[in-house]
Amino acid sequence: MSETILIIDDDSAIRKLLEVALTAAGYHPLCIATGKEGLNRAAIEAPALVLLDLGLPDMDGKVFLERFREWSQAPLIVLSARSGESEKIAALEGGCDDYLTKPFSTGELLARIKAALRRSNNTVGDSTSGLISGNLSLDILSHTVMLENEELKLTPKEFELLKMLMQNNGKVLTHAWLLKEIWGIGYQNETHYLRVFINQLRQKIEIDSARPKRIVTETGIGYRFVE
Amino acid sequence: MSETILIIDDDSAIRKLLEVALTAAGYHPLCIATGKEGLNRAAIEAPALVLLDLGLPDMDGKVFLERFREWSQAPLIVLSARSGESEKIAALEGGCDDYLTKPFSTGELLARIKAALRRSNNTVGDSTSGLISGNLSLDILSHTVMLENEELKLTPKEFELLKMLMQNNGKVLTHAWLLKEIWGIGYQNETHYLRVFINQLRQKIEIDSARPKRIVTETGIGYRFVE
DNA sequence: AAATGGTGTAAAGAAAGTATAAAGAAGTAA
DNA sequence: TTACTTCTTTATACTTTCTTTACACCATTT
Repeated sequence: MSETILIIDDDSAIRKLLEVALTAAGYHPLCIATGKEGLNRAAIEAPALVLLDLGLPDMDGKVFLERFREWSQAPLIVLSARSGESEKIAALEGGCDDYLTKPFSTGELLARIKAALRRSNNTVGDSTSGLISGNLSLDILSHTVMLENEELKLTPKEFELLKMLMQNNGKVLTHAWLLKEIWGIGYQNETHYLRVFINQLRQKIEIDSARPKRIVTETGIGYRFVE
Repeated sequence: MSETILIIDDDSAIRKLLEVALTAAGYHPLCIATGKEGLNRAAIEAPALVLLDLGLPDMDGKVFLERFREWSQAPLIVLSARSGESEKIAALEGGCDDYLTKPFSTGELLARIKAALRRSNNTVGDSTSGLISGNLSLDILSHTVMLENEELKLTPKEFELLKMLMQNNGKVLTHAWLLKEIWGIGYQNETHYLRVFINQLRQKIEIDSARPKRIVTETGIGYRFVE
């Protein structure tokens, strides 16, 4: 079960180097030269880990990270020629898991990959962009929801809400948490927002919205998605 | 809920520096000078993250890591004066999550701590979310209680009460303590609340609620959960 | 045997929380 | 502008949960 590692770097020499090293270490490398293509392949291949060069020609590394983290929790290690503290901090805060400056030692990189994978193998998050539950499926990248092969039309907030619920399948999400995640800080007490949006969602995805099977309410706590 | 960070370093200047920086960043640092004491405190305090100096006088950092990883999955960042590749690789393979060479930038360290904590907050590792007793199980995350594979419907207060009892399996919990934990300060004397909720719980989880086997009453003291 | 103190049980009333529809406000695109 | 979508606000009916009350029970004491 060799793990796929996605390499995104515009320098073909480094791509080759990494490909050889990773193959030798027993991984399954996948080399891509551009950020756009990288995002696409990441969504399709669901790699176990991503190596990202920050200096991409077609897309700012920051933007890549942001887009990638919208739906994937896979570990991501940044490789960069820039060794400045502020770049490192920005990347780490932006959602990467480690930061190596070029030139780096292949041995150290492999050790860091191993450490990152070791940790991520205990994580819960899904690494694919699609969430499926019975005849209902949600795809984060294409921003679509299908019910019985019919595409549902959800508003942005409805989509976010359903995404959160499905990503945390089975877990109760508290009112305050959902409000903070979707509406932002300061909305934690506006539980009536949730009520109307949950209701709208139910009208769209439940067979009988008065007797919901998928989005169940935990009175006094929050809501929970069940398969 | 500021997170505890255990700092193990024999250099008091670095301890002080880290303590100040981490406090300023909103964490709760705990400084220790020796490996032996560090292992003890780690077991007692269950820190969210550990910062470990590899050059401890009383214990090899490698040994510390090994012992620590026997029972804890908390992220651990190594701080070391040695920048050699082999040391880094050995530490990363040995179970640490990150490796910084001294002198390090405080900003980068904080960013790496944040990244490590972010990831560890999604892990399943030592999740204490499930409590099981015979054919009765309670899951804190999903806020559900199962009896013989049937999901029970508990109200928030009932759930909290059962959770407290199961978390303190075998121990007697006094009326006042339970009331304070669940209803809050000022309710310590409302023992009649407990009577009705204990009764409701028994109706739901006991075979014969008049002859309870699981929630036993300790007259004049409180209640106790037994397997 | 009656009284006492702690407990169990049922059920009513009060309070809190939830579902739902629908109207107003705000933003967007033709 | 108008038309359109989405978000916010409001109002009301409804459901669940919490609180309160009343009384039965049991063991011990008087």
